[in-house]
Amino acid sequence: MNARGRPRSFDRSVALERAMDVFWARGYAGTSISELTEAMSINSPSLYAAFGSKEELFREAVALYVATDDACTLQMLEGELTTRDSISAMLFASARSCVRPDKPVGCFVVLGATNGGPETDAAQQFLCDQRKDMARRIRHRLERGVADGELPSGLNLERIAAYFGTVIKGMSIEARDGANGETLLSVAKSAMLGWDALTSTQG
Amino acid sequence: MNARGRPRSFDRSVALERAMDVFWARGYAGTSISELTEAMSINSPSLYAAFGSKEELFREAVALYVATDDACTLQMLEGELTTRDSISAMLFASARSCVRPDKPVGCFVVLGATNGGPETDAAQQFLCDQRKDMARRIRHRLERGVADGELPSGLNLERIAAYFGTVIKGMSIEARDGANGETLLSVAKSAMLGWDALTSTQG
DNA sequence: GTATTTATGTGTCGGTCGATACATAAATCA
DNA sequence: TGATTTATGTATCGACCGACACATAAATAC
Repeated sequence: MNARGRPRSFDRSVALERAMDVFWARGYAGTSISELTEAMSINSPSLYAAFGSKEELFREAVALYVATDDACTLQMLEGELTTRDSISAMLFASARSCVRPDKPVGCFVVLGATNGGPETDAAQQFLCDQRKDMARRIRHRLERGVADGELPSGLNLERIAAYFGTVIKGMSIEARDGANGETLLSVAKSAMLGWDALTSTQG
Repeated sequence: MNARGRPRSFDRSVALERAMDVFWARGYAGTSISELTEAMSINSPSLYAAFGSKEELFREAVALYVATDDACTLQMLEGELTTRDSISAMLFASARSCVRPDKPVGCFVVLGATNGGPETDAAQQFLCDQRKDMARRIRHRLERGVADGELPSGLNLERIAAYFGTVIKGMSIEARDGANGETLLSVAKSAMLGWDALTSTQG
């Protein structure tokens, strides 16, 4: 049982990838349908037929980003490294992913919809949820560290996760401001220097 | 020799302050002339007569912000505290200024123009310069620490400044995502835990 | 083949954007 | 007072926004 009617003349996933790059570089509010259709090499009716609306296309683009370009960052938390090495690897991966060649600078989830009019509120909220999910994963990794006996109990894991989340978010802006990969890696390294004090119950 | 003609019927500095709050809350691209004129209680011809254009008004709003709401943050670097205490006080002041009552959340300089179309490039560049100026002031404070003998020579001050600049920038996004003052203060505190290692030549 | 279904390209919708033209109102200077 | 200068309110400019109507083209089902 195949689909009837005229088949789509463009590759949907390729078009989505093009859209992701545009949204990533210019943000939700800063991207117009014209820019999208040009980058996707289609006309606006095809865009609306395939993706519904600008906002739905944005959500799909973010999902694609999280599943591809951003996957390696949070993946660092899933392996068998120690808690400390996991967090460190995540920061380094995040730093590297902020300055990928041939890709927009900075993290799409961090910079994709920071400001705009009321019509961008939904997109902002969507990215905010993604960021909170990131912080949640960091906290879960810390909880695992406590369960494994690597970290003492009684730590305020929420605040430790907030600290590292803050560093990750800051690095994206730093990258947009022109920081090179070397600088970002040194920032990641610097952020880890307080680890022992951060994970002791004395702090 | 007084001014001739009909005098201005509104207080220019009050109007500028209103404009600052709108730009601060919604960003450059997300703020329309309509929102500005409504908040300023004037009509658009008066806005253009008094401020020239949206972009010039934005620049004045940023300058006002830097001179008032943001002044206390960098002012922490100018006093007679030790280098460590200066940086720490700056982070704490930045954390507090991110969640001021009756003010938009986060730092205007960090969040005021992150993304948008090509017509926002000038505003973005302007804020980027402001952020680099902040990093430059931090570095100058560190240089003073070296000159005073508080810090060893041979440190890479640029990278230390980049680290603290990253934390400050990240805190604004954290605040926009809903972090409360207590959380931000704990982030600032966490960011200082690596100070000794960060300012030793072993790192 | 013919009918049906779906996607495409052209053109355009109402709305809003930033920015002004214009005539009028309100002040100072002579 | 009259002449001049400046600011105000109304109304609107062309451009662009996101979204879609419509007729046509291209595929499958029968």
